[in-house]
Amino acid sequence: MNDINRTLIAHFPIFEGFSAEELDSILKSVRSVRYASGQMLFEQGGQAHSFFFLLHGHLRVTKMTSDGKQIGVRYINPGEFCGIAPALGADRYPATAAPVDDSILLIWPAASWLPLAERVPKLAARVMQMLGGRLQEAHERVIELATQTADRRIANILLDLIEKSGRTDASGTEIRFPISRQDIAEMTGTTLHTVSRLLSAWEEKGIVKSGRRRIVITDKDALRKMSESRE
Amino acid sequence: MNDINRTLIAHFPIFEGFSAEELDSILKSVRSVRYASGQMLFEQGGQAHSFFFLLHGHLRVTKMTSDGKQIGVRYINPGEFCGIAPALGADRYPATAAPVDDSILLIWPAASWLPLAERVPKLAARVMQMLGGRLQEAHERVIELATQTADRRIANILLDLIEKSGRTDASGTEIRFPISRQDIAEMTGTTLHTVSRLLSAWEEKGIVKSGRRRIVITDKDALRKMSESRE
DNA sequence: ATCACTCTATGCGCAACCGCAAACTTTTGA
DNA sequence: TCAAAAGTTTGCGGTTGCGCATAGAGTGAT
Repeated sequence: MNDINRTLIAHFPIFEGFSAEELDSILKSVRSVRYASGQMLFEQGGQAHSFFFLLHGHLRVTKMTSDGKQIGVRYINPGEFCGIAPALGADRYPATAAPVDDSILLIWPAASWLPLAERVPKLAARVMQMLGGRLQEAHERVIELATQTADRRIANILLDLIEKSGRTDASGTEIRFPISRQDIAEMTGTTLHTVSRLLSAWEEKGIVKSGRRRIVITDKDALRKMSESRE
Repeated sequence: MNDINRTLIAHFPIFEGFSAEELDSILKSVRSVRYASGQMLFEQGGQAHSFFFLLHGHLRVTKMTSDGKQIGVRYINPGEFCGIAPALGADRYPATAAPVDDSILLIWPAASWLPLAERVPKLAARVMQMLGGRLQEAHERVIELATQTADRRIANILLDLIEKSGRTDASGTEIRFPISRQDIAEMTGTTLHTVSRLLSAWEEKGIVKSGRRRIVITDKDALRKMSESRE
């Protein structure tokens, strides 16, 4: 009935140090589903019926502003939990999540969180660490937005993206999933115009190469310098 | 040896539904300390030797930017935990905390977190909920900074502050602790000049009354309207 | 193969807001 | 009591980067 093997998840860092029994226990009431780009996992304000773990692909998490615009908050990479509102005692999702890729997820019903956390306290501890990390990141984003200029913020998010979801080859490091100028603009509090202009300028300098929803960083050091000091 | 009574903490919402035994268990290895404004609880990057619970007063949490400026991240009110890096598996504090008030805190040694979380799982769950809430808030700050104008952001933070730390009397709602224009500027990604100008303008309209490190909101509805639509 | 659609590029004007400067007020402390 | 320090107010000029418009290029559907 449940054909999900623990070897599917054992290698992810968040499960490092977990015993076979713990992993099996975690996979007890799980099922796996494939989502295609264009579908939606869950929507902001919707009943938090499930929580998720991303095995393959990439998710985009967005939030609605008070005036109705949808803006990107973060990307989820393989090996991350997502939609863990149930673990936080919330009965509604605080954001919307949608795949930008062909993605494969594990899905647990919300009700299974509490027993799961009791059965495998190590998991609860890890999720708590993950939350702490995300809180950290969010605070750093706040500080960036509050103190840095648009070009630095954009340089920073590109570095972030290739760090977490980059694939490096001879010509540079590419962001593994499709991402538009608009997407970057939203996450950095700028406009697609500014992003477009900057990427063009950086392309001329040989720092990036970019196409339609595709970005390759060819000179990471130059970009890092750009993110740290006025050009 | 340990003269800290559970009635000191029982009334705080985070301990709602806790049994006397659980509360006693929580207070097992705690001590209480009084801090005066001007001192410091812990510093960003310092060894995370303890975690804290604020009984009375107010703390200001700040972070260092990459170029060395100190900027305010949040305020802690009575009834909140603080410096819970140990619970998040971090061995260094990610921010600096200092009282802005005469403040009284409970202090646990870092090492007591794990046994405590095991003894009182309900506490771990509540702390996790709190983290979720803070993550939410941080994301909302990000969105605000990315999409709204300076005046709206300032209106928003004032509403936030009086909501969480306001004392209402006949003439309006006052922020309970001393806060300068500079402090507000840092938290909203503006400058003290902009804040000063706006507060002056709002004072003329009868929306706020403010003095040196003191702010009273006299017309909350007008401020709320200001935070929602262009003036 | 063609059309519709989405994403990208770039120019130009303008407003918001920062940066700097200088004066004023309140509080603290010797 | 007086001086020093900290916080606030206000003016003015200069940039940043947004808003808007328009054109072009790449992609997917029928």
